[in-house]
Amino acid sequence: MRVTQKSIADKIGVSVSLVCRVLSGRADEIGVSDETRRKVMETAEALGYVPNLAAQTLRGKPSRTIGVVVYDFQDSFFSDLVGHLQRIVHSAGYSTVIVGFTDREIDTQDLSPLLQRSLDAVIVVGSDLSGNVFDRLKHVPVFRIGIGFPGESTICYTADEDRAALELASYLKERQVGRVMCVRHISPILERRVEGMRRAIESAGIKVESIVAPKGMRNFDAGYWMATERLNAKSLPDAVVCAIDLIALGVIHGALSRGIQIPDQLKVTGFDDIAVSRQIYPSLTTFAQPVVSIVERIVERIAQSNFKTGVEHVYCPLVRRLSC
Amino acid sequence: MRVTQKSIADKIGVSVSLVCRVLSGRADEIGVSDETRRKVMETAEALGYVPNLAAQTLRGKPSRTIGVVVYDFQDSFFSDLVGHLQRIVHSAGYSTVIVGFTDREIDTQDLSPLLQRSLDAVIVVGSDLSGNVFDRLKHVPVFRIGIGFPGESTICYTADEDRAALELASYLKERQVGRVMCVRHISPILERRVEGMRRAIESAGIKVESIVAPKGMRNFDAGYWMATERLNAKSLPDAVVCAIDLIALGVIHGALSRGIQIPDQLKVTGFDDIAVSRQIYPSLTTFAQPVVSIVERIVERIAQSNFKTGVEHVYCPLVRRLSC
DNA sequence: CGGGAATGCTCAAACGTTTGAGTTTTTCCT
DNA sequence: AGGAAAAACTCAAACGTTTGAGCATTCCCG
Repeated sequence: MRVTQKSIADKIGVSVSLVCRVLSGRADEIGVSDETRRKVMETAEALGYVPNLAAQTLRGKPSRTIGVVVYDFQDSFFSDLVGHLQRIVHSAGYSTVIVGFTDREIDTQDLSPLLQRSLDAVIVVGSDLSGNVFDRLKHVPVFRIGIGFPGESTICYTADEDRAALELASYLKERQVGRVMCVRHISPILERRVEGMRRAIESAGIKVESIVAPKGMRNFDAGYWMATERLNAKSLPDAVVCAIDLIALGVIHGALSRGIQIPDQLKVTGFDDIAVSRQIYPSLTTFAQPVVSIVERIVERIAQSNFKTGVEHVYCPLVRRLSC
Repeated sequence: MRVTQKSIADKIGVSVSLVCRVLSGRADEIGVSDETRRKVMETAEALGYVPNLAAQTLRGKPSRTIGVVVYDFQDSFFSDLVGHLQRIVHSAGYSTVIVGFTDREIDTQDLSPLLQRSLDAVIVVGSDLSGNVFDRLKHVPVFRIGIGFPGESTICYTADEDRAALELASYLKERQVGRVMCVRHISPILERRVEGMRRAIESAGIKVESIVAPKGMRNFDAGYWMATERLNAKSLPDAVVCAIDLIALGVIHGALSRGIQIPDQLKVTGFDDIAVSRQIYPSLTTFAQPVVSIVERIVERIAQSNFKTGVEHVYCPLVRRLSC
């Protein structure tokens, strides 16, 4: 049999309410003798009492549970992020219920694990989500990591891409890069990021060429495809600029496998700074999304019930490594 | 206000019990007119009714929730695995509550997110866990991915390391490898795996040398440290054999950064086949843990409530890539 | 047309915790 | 010693869903 407050109450001959007040620390508000309090505590410990979350949340207590919606779990950026999120959330005394999906049928996604629970908040990671998802989550505060669409009433943390683009442009200039290539049409969000980079780099007087990736190609494969199929060995660009690290990894792999030297013959940059980026050789120059501090800030705000909506742009510092 | 069965019942003027029976599909067991059934369904849809999981599980319904304990979320093997697990579990109609930790204070770990819920099962991933954890989880069936300790009453899926070791030995022989190095004392489980490999390789007549990694060094770093600090450029071994891919990635990075050619001057092998292993260049030869099929089998067994304890050894095929 | 079965529905308790309101016991002051 | 206040404790309802038991109403058959 499960140990409940009733087990404890019966054992020491008091009422359940008293046990509850002692265990939930509300013993000061109403008089409880030290003697009783001690007995309750000891018996709870002895019997191995664990509160029943279902009963608590049914009664209206916050569940200390955070829902997480992840766009693509296969992508290292997201799995890294969820790992951090997991850790931070847990050490703040919350637990998570995660819903992840890999395909693009987002509006029809089954969010029931989230909807059926009483959640303190939901964190949505990855941005190719239409408003439909947010409509279905409107009974709970939604935090978003990635790009938010105007008009959404979410709390959004997004990379300061404009600033990163400027920094990238001046860095390439400094490295005396004259011709750059990039991959387009991976996804609407990345398209936007690439477009920003393109503009900044062009403004710095560097020539930019775009390659359009075949529809439906996954990130790493798109980079690999570009490096192997679309890079002319005789007239290589000076650098390939990628919207995310995973594409850059594909480019690097493809280039190396063709015997192209990195960074001597070809420089490569990414965005995100996933764990692998510093593990590969040559390690990847990229912009570090400060996921840890973003998640920490979100959890802090959840703890304070500070749900003021709005978009916050976060600075992603350039991490200079070997690939550029 | 939240939409409950009562909202629906009130709206169409019937009792809550009737609404419940219709919504939970138990309408056939007891008479419900088609007319009423239709009205209930329609109103539920119209009001956007979502069942309250807390109330259901309080009443004793299975929660369709699986607890997950992960040893180290930073490790790509685990985060890859959790990604797959997430996907498979979700598509089988379950959701997950994950507890992850990064340090080794395992016995004192806070498992309350798991204990406070009614779970259908718990999956424990990563194996440096003492019996204490399993004692605390004894009210629920526990599946384990990794090495189980004798005497545990868990259901354990573990890599068939003996077979892999033999396959590795004969592969190295075939590649005419004469001298091998490996890293030891990363963790008890990996120690065991390395020891198995060592024996098999020696039995095949190949010389094996072990390097003991400094205490507390993380996987990638241990590999990197070995390649940079402990590999004598003048008398390189023919191959470095690693207990997991992450160490191998460190070795490769370290070796390449010293100008050592892979696989020409030094061959490297791993174990696990994490996603990165095929993304790096040169891609890593390794043994593929069939995580997807393991997780599928576990979820299937949970769905069938088949909780027969025991250990199952799973075959990990050798994936031949460029690093060896 | 009377009696039993089948049909369609309602009642009420239960799950474990929380909490406002109520009751009993002790304490303290005059 | 009397009485009010303070302290210690109990009652009972509520959260939303489920379910065994029970109550009407209709139907069928001899």
